[in-house]
Amino acid sequence: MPPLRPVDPRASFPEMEERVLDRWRERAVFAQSMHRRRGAPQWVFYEGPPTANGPPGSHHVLARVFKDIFPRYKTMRGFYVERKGGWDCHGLPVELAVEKELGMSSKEDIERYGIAEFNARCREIVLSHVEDWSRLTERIGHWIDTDDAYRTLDPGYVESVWWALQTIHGKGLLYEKLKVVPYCPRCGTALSSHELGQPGVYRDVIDPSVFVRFPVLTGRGAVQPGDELVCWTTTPWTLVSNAAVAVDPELTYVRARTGDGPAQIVAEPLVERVLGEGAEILDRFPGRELEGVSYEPPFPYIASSAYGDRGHTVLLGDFVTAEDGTGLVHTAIAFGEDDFRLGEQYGLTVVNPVRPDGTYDERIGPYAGRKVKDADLDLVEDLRARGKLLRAESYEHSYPHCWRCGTPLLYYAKPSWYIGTSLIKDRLLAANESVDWHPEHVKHGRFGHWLEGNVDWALSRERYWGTPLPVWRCAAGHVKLIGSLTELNRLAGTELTDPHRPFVDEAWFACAECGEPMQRVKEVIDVWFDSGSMPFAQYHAPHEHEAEFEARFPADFICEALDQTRGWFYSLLAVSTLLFDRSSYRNVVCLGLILDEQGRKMSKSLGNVVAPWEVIDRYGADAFRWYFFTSKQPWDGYRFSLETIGEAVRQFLLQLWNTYGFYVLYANANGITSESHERRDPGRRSDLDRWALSRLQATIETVRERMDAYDATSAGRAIAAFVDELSNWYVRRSRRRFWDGEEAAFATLHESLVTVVKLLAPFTPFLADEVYDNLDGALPSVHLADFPEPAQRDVQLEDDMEVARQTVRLGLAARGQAKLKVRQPLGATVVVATGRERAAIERLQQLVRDELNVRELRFVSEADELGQIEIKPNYRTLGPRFGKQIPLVAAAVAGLDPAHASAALREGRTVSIGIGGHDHALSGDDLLISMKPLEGYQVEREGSHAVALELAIDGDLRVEGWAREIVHAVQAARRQDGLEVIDRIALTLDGHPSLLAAAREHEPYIAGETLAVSVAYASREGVEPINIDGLELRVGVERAAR
RNA sequence: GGGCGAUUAGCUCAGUCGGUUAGAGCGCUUCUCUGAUAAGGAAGAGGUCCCAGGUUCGAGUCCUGGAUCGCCCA
Repeated sequence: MPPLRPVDPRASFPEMEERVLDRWRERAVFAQSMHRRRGAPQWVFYEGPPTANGPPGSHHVLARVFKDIFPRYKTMRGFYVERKGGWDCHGLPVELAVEKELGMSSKEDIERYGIAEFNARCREIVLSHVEDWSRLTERIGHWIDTDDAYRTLDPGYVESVWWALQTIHGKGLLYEKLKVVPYCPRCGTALSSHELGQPGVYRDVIDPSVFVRFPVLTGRGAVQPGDELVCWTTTPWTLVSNAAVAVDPELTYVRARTGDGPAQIVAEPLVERVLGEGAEILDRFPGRELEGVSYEPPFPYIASSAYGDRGHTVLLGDFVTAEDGTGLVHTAIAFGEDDFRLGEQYGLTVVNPVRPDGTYDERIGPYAGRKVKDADLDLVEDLRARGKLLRAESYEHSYPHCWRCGTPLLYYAKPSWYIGTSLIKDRLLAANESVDWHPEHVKHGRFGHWLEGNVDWALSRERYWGTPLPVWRCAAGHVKLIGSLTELNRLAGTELTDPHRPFVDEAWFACAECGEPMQRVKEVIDVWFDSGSMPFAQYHAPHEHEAEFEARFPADFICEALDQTRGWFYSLLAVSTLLFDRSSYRNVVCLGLILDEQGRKMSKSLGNVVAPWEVIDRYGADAFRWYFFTSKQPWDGYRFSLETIGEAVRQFLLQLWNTYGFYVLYANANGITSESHERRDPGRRSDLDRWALSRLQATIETVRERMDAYDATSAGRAIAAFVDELSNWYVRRSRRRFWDGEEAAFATLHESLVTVVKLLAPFTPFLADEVYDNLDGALPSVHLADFPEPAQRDVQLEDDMEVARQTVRLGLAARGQAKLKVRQPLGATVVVATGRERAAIERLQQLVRDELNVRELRFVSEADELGQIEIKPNYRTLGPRFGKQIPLVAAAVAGLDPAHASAALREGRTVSIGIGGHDHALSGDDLLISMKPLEGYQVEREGSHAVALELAIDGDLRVEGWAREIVHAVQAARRQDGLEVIDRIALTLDGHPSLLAAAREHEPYIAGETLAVSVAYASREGVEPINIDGLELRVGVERAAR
C-alpha cells in the first residue's frame, strides 16, 4: 500500500478542483453514479429550463447548486435520479435579441425580412450561450445531463405541447374571446398575467392627470342640460374613444357651482379636492339618479350611435370609488377591463380606433397615425383650447411595462385564446395541497393567494418564434385542434418535419363539417405553457416513451427562484392539473434574490455584480456552494460579496483541510495505510475516540433528517459543527497519540474524516472527493458511495464530555483572570461538582488535567469551600405549577437557607415552602443551585458548576514550568530552522544555571517532546538568547540522523 | 391600495414549546496556545431584540396596531 499523497496546507482549492474534475471525466463518475443505481427506486427531479441566450450569473449558480445537492444526496441514499437537462428556446426574449441584431423595430420589419429567415436566426441564437452554461455547470459540480437535454423547440417537444392543447380543447377549456389585455404595441402582442409578474414590469411613472368637463345634453332629476359632469383620467389618449361615464349607484353626488360658471357634478367626498373650497352645493343625490344622463363627448371623432343606444350616457358601475378622481369615471370600453365589462353589461359596441402598432387609425382625424401615448399632451391642450379642461396635473403611479422591451403597455381589447383555468380553480387549490413548499408560507401565502385569484390563462401571442397554436379554422368558424405532425400531414397531405412558422401556416385541409378549407390561426403560444408541459414533453409523451413519463411523474423535487411563483411553479401546476388533475411536483425549494453587501439588487448599472468566475477562480466552486448552502436559508436571499465567500473558506474548508493534512502527515510518518484500519481493534479505543465516533453518529442522524426535509442549511451547519469538534477537541487532545503512532487514534480520525466527506459529498463534491480518494479510494469516487447510516451513540459519553469541556473552559478562564499561562503547571484544581457532573469529570479527568496543566484534580461537593451557594427557582417547572403565585414562590425560595436546602436536595430529599397556607414540596428539578465566588480563590463558575485554581507555585512546579518553556523555545527554534515535524535533532542548551538545572532534571521529557536524540549543555555564544522568567537561554538545534 | 416575508452586537447570522443573566462567527483591543492550522483558547469593548399597546406569574418568542426594508400584485 503506497503512502498517502502529501497534503499541502496552502493548497489552491481552485487547482485541486480542476484535478478532481479531470478525475471525474477520466473515471466517468457521473455516468457511473447513475449506472450503479439503475433499477433502484426512482427519485424524480425536473429541471426548470433556463434560456441560454445570455451568460449565466451568480443567481444561476445559486439555482444550479441547489438543483444539484438533493439529487446527489438521494443518489447516495440509494435512489435512481435521472437528471435530464432542459432549455427554454422559444419566446419574445429571443425574438427581441434577433430584432436588435438585425436592426428591426416592428412586426412589419420581421415580415418583410421573412418569417422563415427570422425564425432560423432565432433558432441559431437561442442556444448561443449554451457553451458558457455548460462550462460553468460542469465547473461548479452541477451534475446534469446536458447531452440529453430537452429543448422546447424540438419537433417532438412541440408535438407533445400540441397534444396537451388538443386534450385541453377536448375538455372544452380552450376558447377565443375578445378581452381587454395588457398589450405591448411595440411587440404587437398581448402579455399574460404571469408575464406581468416579471421583475421590472411595474415602474413608477408620471402621467398626466386631467379633470375634464363633459357638458350635459339631456338632464335627469336635478341635473340640467348645460351642467357639467367632471370626469378624471390619467390616460388622456383614451378620451377620443370615450363611450360612457360610470358612477357608483350608492355614492352621494352633488351638483355644485363655483363662481358664475355652470353647475358641476362630482362625488360629494371629493368636492373640495376637485372644485376647491367655497363651491356652493346646489343639490345632493345618489349616483343612481344620474343613470341615463347624456352628455357631449370630449372629442367628436366617434359618434354616440357607434356605441349603441347607451353611448355617451351615464351608466352605473360597481368599480367606481371616491378615493381619487371625481367619482365619475370616464369609460373607454376598448381600453380598460372594468370599462369593457361595463360595456358588455350595457350592450355597448366595442369601437377600437387604435391600430395594433399603437397608433390611432383614420377615424381620429388629425391624430391619425400618431402613437397614442405620445398624443397625451396635445390632446390635453386641445381640450384646454376648447374650454373642456377643468384642470391638468401630473400623477405619479406605478404602471406596467413590457418585461422585455420596456414599452409602456396599453390595456387593449383584442381577441385572444384562453385556457379556462378559473373553471378548475378548486382543482388547482387541491393540487397545491399535495405540495410541500420550502419555505412553508409560500403554499398558502403567496402561491395559494395567487391561485385563489386565478383568472383564465391568456395563451396566445401574435408572434413568430414559438410553439404554433395548433388551431385550424374554416370560414364558418369550425375549429379543429391538431395533436401531432403526423395528424397534420395526414390531413393536409404535407410532409412537414418542422412544426414552426411559417411552414405550418401553409398546411390546410378541408373542414370535416362544411368542407371549406381550414387554415391555422396566426398565433403562437405563451412560452410558459411550453415549460409547464415539460413533464411529458421532455419525453415526447404520449407520442412515444409514455412509460418513461409515467415512471417519472410527478417530480419529487423542483427548485427555482421565488419569482417563479407565477411563472414555472404556476405553469407546471396548471398544465398538470388541466391534463391529469394533480400536481406535477411534490416538493419545492424556493430561492431568494442575490443582493450585494449593502442589500441592493445586483445590477450592471450599479456595477456591483459579482461574476461567478471571479468567485470560482479565487476561492473555488466548493466555497461558492458551501456559502450558498450554509450561510442562511436560501429563500431569505443573500447579501453577497467576495469577502463573505472568503470567510466561508477560512471558517470551514480550511479547517477540514488542515485536519485532513494532519492525518496524512502523521499517517505517512508512522506508516499507517488504509489497510491498517481493517485490522484495527476497536476495544482499544479511548474515551476520546469513542466520543468522536459518537458525535459522528449524531451528526449523521442530523444530516439525514435535515436533508430529508430539504434543509441543506441546517444539515451543512451540523457537519461544520462536527468538523470543529473534531479539529479543536479531538485532534487537539489526541496529538500525542498520533505522534506515537497509536493505531486506535488513526483509525478513529480516519473513520471520522472518511464519513464526514461522505456526508459532505453533496455539498462540496470536490473537496469531499479529494479527501476520499486519498484516504479511502475503495470506490473510484466518494460520489459512488452510499450515504452513511447512523450507528449506536454513547449519549452518556457525549454528555460527560460536554461537562469536561465546560470544566476546561472554566479553568482556562480562571487562568486568564489570574494571568497564569497554561505552560506553568499548577498543583491542583478544585472542581465543584456533584452527582452526574462529578462522575463525568472524574471519568475524563486525564483530559481535564492535561488541558489545564494541573497535577491534581480535587472535588468538593460543598460549594461553601469556594463560594456561597445561591438557590433560584426554576421557572420552567414551577411556572406551570404555580401560575400567578410565582412571585410568592420566588419570595419563599429567596427565604430558604441555601446551604441547608442544597444539602437536602443533594441527599434526594425535597424542600418545603409555604404558599397561601399550604406546604409545597420542591424537588431538585424545581430549584437551580449556583454559586457566588469567595474572595481568595480564582473561581470561575457557570450554573451549579465551578472551578478554582490553586495559585501557589512551589519550586517543583516552577522548575517543571521552566522545562516546558524550554520545550517551547526548542520547538520555535526547530520551526525557525525549517525542520520537518518528524526530524530528529541534536540539542544544545546554554544559559542561566537555574534553567539548565531545570533542563537536566527534566531531560527525558524535553528530549521526548523535541525529538532530541542528544542533549548537550555547552556554550552557544552568538545565538540570540531568549528570555524565560527574566532568565536567559540559548538554544542550538541541529538535524540528527534518524 | 392589497398580499407575503424580514427587522436581534459595527457586519453576517442563530435563538427550540413563552422560562433564570439573549448567543455565535467576522472585525477591534489585550493575553494565550501551537509537534497540522490562514486555525484554536481566555478576557474586554460592543444590544432600546424596529416602535407602541395587549395577553401572561413571566414576551426576542404569542396577539393587535404602526414604522422601515424587500419581494409579489393592483
